[in-house]
Amino acid sequence: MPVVQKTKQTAILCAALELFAEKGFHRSPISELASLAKVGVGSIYRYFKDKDELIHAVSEMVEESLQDALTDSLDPTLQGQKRFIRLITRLIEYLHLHPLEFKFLEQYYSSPYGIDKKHAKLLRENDTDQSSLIFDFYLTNQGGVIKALPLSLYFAMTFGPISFLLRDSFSGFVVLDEKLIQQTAEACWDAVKA
Amino acid sequence: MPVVQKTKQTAILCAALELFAEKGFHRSPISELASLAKVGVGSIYRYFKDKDELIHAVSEMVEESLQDALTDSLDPTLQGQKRFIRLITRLIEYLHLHPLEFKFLEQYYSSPYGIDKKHAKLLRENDTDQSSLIFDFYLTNQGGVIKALPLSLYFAMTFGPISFLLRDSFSGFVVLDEKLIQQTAEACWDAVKA
DNA sequence: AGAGACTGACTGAACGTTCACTCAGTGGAG
DNA sequence: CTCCACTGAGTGAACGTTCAGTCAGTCTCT
Repeated sequence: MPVVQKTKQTAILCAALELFAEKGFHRSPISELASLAKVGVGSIYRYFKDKDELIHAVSEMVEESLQDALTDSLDPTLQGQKRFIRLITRLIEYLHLHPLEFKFLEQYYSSPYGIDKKHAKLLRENDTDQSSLIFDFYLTNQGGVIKALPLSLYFAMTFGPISFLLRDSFSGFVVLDEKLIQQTAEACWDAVKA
Repeated sequence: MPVVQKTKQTAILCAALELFAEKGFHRSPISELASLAKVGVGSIYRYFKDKDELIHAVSEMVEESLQDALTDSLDPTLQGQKRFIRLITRLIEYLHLHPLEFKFLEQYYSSPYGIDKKHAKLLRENDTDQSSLIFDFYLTNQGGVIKALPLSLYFAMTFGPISFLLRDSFSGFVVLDEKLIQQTAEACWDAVKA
């Protein structure tokens, strides 16, 4: 019954995303998760070894959607500043439209789960093709349009502000309209441009 | 016996900072905290109503130290770009030298504890004098040396990158040396300068 | 000064709650 | 009937919090 299985597994993943994003990992009891997914508690353990594995599975689902959304909305011929601004803008817009995904990722990457995953990723860095468009932009630096900085600093100057701004937006401290998104993308560009 | 009391309360606060920073709030049992502070479990509840109050108390202690350190190390006559770069540099250096404080604050401000506190702070904003030097710099913008941006974006462009970079540093993804600190401060400046 | 009464900071075993996880049982498909 | 996906009451561990009891130190009375 691959169809039914798929449906149930997906239901669990979606319920997990919702609960984790809203309540945090440790305030999301499996029992509550089960009833939200309309599934018995035991079924969760049919599809996922334990809660940790479920958390990692949610992160993979979320990252895939995000990467797809970015790829779909990007004109591949854009280069330089325009490409950068477009990437950042789309990233903010996507996360702003998907609060659950943002809150989940925030939590994931500031927890041991995400840190372990990042470690594992770095070890594979040489072998695998990189699927992140922003990562690519920084690595290639076509035409030397950006300063020569350590990769970590590029990431810090991009994801750092975005993360802070979205957190403020979802906490109700700021209204994230089109203008503010534009200002943010431009400030990020100013921070790294040559 | 105010002296003895003070010592015990401080011991609890320091042990709490250490445990919370290293294990997170919900993996720091009161029992472990008590033995680290060399104190009976019950004594913790003599000084703090519950675990939540203890967490807030730690945050106040940490923020006070940080603010003091920044104030002490700043030449008050410095203005404009130099003042900004110095502030950012000192902030990074302080947090880099104080991993426990950084990890605690990170966790605190991405949890309901810190968000509630921020809300409360915003409501008081008009009344109180602001004690944060960076806050002051942005608010006054003396001589129009920085772009006109919403306050939230200034903060995002400052604390966002710093937070990301320090996280990478403590996770072992990057070596935070003097040069990298300088590059970070300059990138932050480029992001907000007029 | 000395004895006895008193105080309250301090302790940790015990309690109730919450949680991740298990497994005996159920029901539907073949 | 057999098989197996599925269920949820049950289990034990871990946690925050409580409170009856201890005892060093202080005060009062003789």
